[in-house]
Amino acid sequence: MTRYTHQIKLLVAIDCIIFGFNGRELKILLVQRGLEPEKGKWSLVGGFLKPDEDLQKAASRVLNDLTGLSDVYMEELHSFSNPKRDPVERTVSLAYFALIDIHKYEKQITTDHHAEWFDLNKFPKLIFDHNQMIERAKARLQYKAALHPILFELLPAKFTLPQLQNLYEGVYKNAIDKRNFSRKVLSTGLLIKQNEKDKAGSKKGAYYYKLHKKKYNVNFNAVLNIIPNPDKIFS
Amino acid sequence: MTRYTHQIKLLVAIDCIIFGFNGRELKILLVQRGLEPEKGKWSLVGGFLKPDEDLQKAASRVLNDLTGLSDVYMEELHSFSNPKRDPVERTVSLAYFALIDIHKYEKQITTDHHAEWFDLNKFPKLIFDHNQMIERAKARLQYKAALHPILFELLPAKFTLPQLQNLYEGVYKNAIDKRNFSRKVLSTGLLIKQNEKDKAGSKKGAYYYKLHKKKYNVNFNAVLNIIPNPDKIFS
DNA sequence: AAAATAATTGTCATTTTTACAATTATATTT
DNA sequence: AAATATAATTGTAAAAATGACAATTATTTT
Repeated sequence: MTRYTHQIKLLVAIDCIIFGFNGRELKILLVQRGLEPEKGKWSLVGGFLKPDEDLQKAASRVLNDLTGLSDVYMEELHSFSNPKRDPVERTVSLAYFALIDIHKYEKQITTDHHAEWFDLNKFPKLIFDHNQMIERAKARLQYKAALHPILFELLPAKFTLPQLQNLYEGVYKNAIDKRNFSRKVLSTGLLIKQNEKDKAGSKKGAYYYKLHKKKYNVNFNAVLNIIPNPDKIFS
Repeated sequence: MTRYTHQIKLLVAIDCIIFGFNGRELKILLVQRGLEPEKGKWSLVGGFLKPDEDLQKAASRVLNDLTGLSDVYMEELHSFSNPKRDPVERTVSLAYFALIDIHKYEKQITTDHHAEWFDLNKFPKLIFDHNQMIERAKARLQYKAALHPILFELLPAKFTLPQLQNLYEGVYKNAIDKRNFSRKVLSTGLLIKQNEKDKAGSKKGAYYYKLHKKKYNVNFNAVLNIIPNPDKIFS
């Protein structure tokens, strides 16, 4: 039988950068590592590729094991393959980038799996090259969200315009004009205004909106332009 | 010493989708496979990850071995990890996406390495999942080129506006209005008009342009908008 | 000198973007 | 009950970008 000789074999892992949004701040989900080395230190959620799955499946499995969620927005981010990135054994890791509605299990995970939501602007030093992974994920999030309506993946079924704007402002860390923002967002036709108001955040209350699911799915890859002067973000 | 037990080890490979442009058509560079199985069949340029290199280096090495070129535009495209993608042994492959100036070695490679440039619209069936890789690379090229000025990587130092437009029309397979195209491209400030003309393509001759290297490097990630109605491309 | 060929250039209507502030709805306080 | 405080909602005008459209120019060939 044919074999590829004289080639190294190594471990292939996946690590998930999981973003959430609580209505105010952007969060990332981290876990306390359960195995040596670095046991007990904070890290991304990860695991090894199994014999009968591809990487996409492995990433879904890892995320599902932790959160119980399936059908989560997830995309391949980048490979991390420095020969010394894992001191134990040579491992190539594929980083995946996930966006979830934080409300769907804010509670359980914390206790069950030594998992915790951290503020994206203040989280602990992580093992290996996981901090680099997060940096790259943040850059991808900024890039992608400037062009495509992916941030809705972070929101619950009903959300208000001020919440949505908070989210965008959190991602880009700069203020956006309310009038221009609502005009642009509404002009996409992706939002359906509800009659109900969210009275939690203000006296007047803000109207809830829902996503127009059909249009959303169709226009998922469309190039929007919600952020003013997107050039300045990337240059 | 700590080890990750009960995890599978496997081969990690890289495959390069190499694009070129001859002034008229888009091309991809393919090689005749040198090892069993499928020896003699056409495939992408590829190789295995070595002990002391990361994937980026491996991709550069593979490309350099074939073409002699370094400093080539190359980016990670996507992983391909179906458990049965390579019938010999389980192999995860990272596909890389490269853009080169075809003139830099149009001749040598063909003879030296059983390599050949194929028209992007007409090339042979490839081994394994390499056709899928090319499909994804084409999609990435269309996406990226609609937003960023990467197509200049395919052109020689001096090029004409009609050549540039041919390139864009080749990538998107549709005609672009000459007046609007030149206005948009020139408004980027990335092109420097030369006094010399290319008289090969027409009686009148077309002025050569060069890239404004500094602006190009600075604006490399800027979001341009050269293609009319970019939405229609992705939706 | 005329014809053929491809490159180059311009205008106008429409749409999009940006900058900027007043008004409205409601709860709380006086 | 009236005034106040707070945040949500709404509008307008100038500037820039886009898209649709055709005439002119430079050169070689006939």
